[in-house]
Amino acid sequence: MDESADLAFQFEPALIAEIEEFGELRSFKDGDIIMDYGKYIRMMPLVVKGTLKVLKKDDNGNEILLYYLSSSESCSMAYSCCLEEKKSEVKAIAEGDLQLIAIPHNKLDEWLCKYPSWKNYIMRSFNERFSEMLKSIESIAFHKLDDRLIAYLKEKKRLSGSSLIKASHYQIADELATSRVVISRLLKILENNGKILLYRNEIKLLKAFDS
Amino acid sequence: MDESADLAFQFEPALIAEIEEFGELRSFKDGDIIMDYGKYIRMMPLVVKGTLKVLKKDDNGNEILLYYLSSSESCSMAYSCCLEEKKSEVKAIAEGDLQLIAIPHNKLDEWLCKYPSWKNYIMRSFNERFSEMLKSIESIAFHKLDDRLIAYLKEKKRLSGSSLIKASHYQIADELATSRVVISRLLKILENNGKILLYRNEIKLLKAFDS
DNA sequence: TTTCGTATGTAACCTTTGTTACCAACCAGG
DNA sequence: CCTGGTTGGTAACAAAGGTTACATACGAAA
Repeated sequence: MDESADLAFQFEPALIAEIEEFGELRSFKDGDIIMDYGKYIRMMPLVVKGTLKVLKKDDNGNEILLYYLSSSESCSMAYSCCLEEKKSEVKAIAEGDLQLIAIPHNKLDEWLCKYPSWKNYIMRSFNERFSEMLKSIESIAFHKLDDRLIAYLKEKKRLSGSSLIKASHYQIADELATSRVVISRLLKILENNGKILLYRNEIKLLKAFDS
Repeated sequence: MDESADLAFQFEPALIAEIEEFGELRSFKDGDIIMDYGKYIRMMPLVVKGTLKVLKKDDNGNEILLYYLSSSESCSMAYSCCLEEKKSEVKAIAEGDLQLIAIPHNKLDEWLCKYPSWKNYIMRSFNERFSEMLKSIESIAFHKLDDRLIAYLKEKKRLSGSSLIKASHYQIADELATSRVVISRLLKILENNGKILLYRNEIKLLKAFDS
């Protein structure tokens, strides 16, 4: 399992051996669902390659983006769900090609006391997820949609490493929990201000975008 | 330390003995600040009596209510902060009289492996906090202010056990991250609909309120 | 009782966002 | 090349919420 090489620097050798023994490497394609609302979670995903998108839905079916998980990150919400045998409150979808190691839930608990590096990793993970959630709340509560849209595009750029964002106005509207017309309107303003260029299913971020 | 009696049913005896030995019982009055932005956290609060209010502030000084902690709950954000020696991203304020047990951070870690009941408590705590945050996001992202106001008043009633809410329109506006005028407007509508009665610094929830 | 600070009521207006409707552009499959 | 489904552009309007301004009411302290 060469893919775990990235993790080598933060885990002790014995733990890596256990991860290789008990972890299951799985591959997903764009749009594949890794976790879903109301489903029990029996393993914790540890992202090896690609990006995982975590969403929250309300009673009326509206969905909103919570955060992304990328390489060597993991979903601590899954973790605590596993230990408590609870149903998921969120949905996780592969964004592009994705590889992850699925850690069975009985090992999670065992390793916590056995390997300090695992415990630290889990705690750091909890902390990062709390931070992401707080950022999300801050964004929704205090920032206007145009700012949130810009932040969204920047995040997409960071994750993909490309300033050509592949997404329809529809998808963006969904993830920001608004309507397509509103997103089209705001994008058009950004284009008129020379920050971006609009194509079908693609948005090109120009140099002026970052300022 | 009689106040820890409530905790007896979920912790094993040896752990309770340790909590009594190393935990420090502290009392606070309304408005006292238990955690603050950017401050290091060296102990984890375990609420014994009263209610603790957890807030998040953005760069421009706007604050918004995240959730309340009440009896036998604890702030898992403080927990992971402790272990990682990080600064707080939130503020915690006493709402009315408050008693808590401060657990020193070195014990947190030690007990995690020593006492299964402690580990379970901590994990349950993480889970509950994630749920609260998700509820908060759902509320802000999908619900209009009038619904959020009603939910806010209900929560206040639940926590205080009284249908007479003591708060100024100002405070409510702060916690919902809006302006006083807007809250006054919405409250007046609720009063006109026979759901509540308005007094200075007080709001009486009528029977019709719950429907 | 007077006075002052705080709390509330209300109107008028503005901005942001949501909604509906319709059209045009694009693209894949026949 | 036609055709139907998806995507994006735009206008017109509605609704929610934010802002400003000012009046009034209350209650504690002098």
